[in-house]
Amino acid sequence: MSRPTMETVAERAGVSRALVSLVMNNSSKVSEAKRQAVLRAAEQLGYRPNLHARNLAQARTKTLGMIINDIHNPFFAEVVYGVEAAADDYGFDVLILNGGRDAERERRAVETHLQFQVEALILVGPKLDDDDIIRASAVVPTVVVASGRDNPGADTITTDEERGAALAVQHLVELGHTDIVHIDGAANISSRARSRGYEKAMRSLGLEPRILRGGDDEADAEAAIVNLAETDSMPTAIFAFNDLVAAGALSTLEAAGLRVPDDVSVVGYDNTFIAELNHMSLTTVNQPRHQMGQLAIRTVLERIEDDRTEPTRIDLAPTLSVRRSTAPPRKA
Amino acid sequence: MSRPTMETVAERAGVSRALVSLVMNNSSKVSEAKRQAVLRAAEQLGYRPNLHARNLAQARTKTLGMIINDIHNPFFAEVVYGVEAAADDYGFDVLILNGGRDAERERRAVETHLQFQVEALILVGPKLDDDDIIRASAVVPTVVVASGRDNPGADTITTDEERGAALAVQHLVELGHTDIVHIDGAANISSRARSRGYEKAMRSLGLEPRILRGGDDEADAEAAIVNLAETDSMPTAIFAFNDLVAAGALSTLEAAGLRVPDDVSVVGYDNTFIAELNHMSLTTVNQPRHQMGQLAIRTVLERIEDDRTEPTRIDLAPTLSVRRSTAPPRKA
DNA sequence: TTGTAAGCGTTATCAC
DNA sequence: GTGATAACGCTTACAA
Repeated sequence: MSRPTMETVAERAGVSRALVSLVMNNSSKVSEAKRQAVLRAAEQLGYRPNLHARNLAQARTKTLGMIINDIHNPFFAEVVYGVEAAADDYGFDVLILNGGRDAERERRAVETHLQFQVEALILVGPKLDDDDIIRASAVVPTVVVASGRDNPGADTITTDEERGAALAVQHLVELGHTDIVHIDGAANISSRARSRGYEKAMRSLGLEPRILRGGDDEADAEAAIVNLAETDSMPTAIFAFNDLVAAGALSTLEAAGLRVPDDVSVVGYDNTFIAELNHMSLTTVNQPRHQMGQLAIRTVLERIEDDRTEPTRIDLAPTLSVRRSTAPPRKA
Repeated sequence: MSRPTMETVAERAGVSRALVSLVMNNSSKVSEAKRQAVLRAAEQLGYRPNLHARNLAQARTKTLGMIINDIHNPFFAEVVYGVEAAADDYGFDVLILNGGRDAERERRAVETHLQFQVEALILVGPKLDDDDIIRASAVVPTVVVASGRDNPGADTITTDEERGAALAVQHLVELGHTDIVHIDGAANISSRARSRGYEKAMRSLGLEPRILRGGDDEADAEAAIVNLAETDSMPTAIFAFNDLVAAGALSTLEAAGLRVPDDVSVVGYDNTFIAELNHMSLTTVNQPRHQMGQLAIRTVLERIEDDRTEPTRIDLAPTLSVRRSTAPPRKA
């Protein structure tokens, strides 16, 4: 009834357990005859190695633990693909646990991964605080992806988000805009850097920044814009914290009878597939997600295999994807 | 250097290894004094149980393996949350592997999960063929979520997609449409059922079905509609295979100077957050994804704990989410 | 090239 | 209550 083990295979093939092990790990020092016999026996029995036993016997697990802030968020999916592709190349399995936008859940996920003896932790857009990350990285190599802040003890793969925001501002200014409002990400982890980038860029161009409190979804954008319409003047361009907020801006503006980009230009951030949708066609700041994923793997591998111990930080360059939500202002 | 084990903790606490085990599994038959001593020692050493050792020693792993067709697809995320919530309730860990829209990758993922000795397999929108599923379900309880076809040997949690398509048609007909085109999902797994539902509903209402070959993304919709415009007449309503195809229809129609819903109504399928975006506001067929996830867990648990052996199939009822992409035809 | 045997970190079954 | 001791399924010297 229970699953066949090496023992079973060994008996069937008329060899010792150790020999079966050698065959399974395709050692070169096994005679072709026995190898065939073992493989045949394994095949017939439907033998499947027990990873727990293997991991216990060996020092290592060849397994990496990844925690994704929110599996809903399409931004992270691309990072995952990058991570998986690279991990494949190096023969590592990647176990995914969903953080569910909740620090407590993430903490439990870290714990689960550690109990599984993963060789490294890859945290994608984590909600964890510094202490959590310090604690984790004291146990296994840890790399944080897509969270601009400094992560003590851990490696960091991110993009320069101040620069990303500056790209957005530059683009709008080049089009002729001077009255550009930023709807920020409120408590979101990347919000600070993006706002700062916006503000610096505006000032360095001699323009007055205007920052509205936003958030990370459509409703937040709506609230911000309604508030803007009531208490202040409508700008000719809006730079939103992310694509979803930009999407909210789009519909709120249109509901108010304003055309995008004719009356108001809108720029998003993240280049998620929302921005790509033809019907939205959002100009947005792009982060090289796939590459970020790959670098995450490379980085932890340097710790695992080459035992680097100094924390590393890689700041990739964001780029701007120009689409149809931006245009010169009505009258320059 | 290496991580502390029960042995280490036992020494430190001045007890036997077995006693530590009892404490860790909070057995009632341990004196309070020793319990405290053990816990303190574990705390100080940063002891963490080794799941591989535990899983090896015990018969079971309390772990479930989930494979997601494509982590990009927001439709699946919701299912994942349902699965996780229910699994939590029953004290199971859920390991996620990404199928990457590729049958071969999924096959490897199944293999990995089996080697990890998961107690059940949850396949969300799998690309695997019948044989793969038969093979898997011969080894562990397997439940297939969100794939309408019959899955021999496995349990199935799905919605009645024929019915979903019929809901879309009914809605359009009630609005007054008679000329309704369906853009299908081509080779996609759910395409057959949805097309069939559309066709039956049309015929039963005395209307002539027109089915265009589509696919599962925006470009497919564009191709279908351009083709339609060139070789045939434009209908007053389009029922698309899914939301993304519907989104493609939206932009292609508007690019052609047609207004939605004034000139053409559009209905999607899946109620992903694309449909929810205010700016898209797609009428679409909804599947109770969270509930599907929960039922998946319940179903496999019946096999694991109550050892049911007969395959089960649950067909949930889809519903229609009416938004702003549908309206009565121009002149009824 | 093959087999023997020890050990990986737990749990579980006994005695004490 | 507590502590030996034998599994669990595999890898890995070391012998043969």
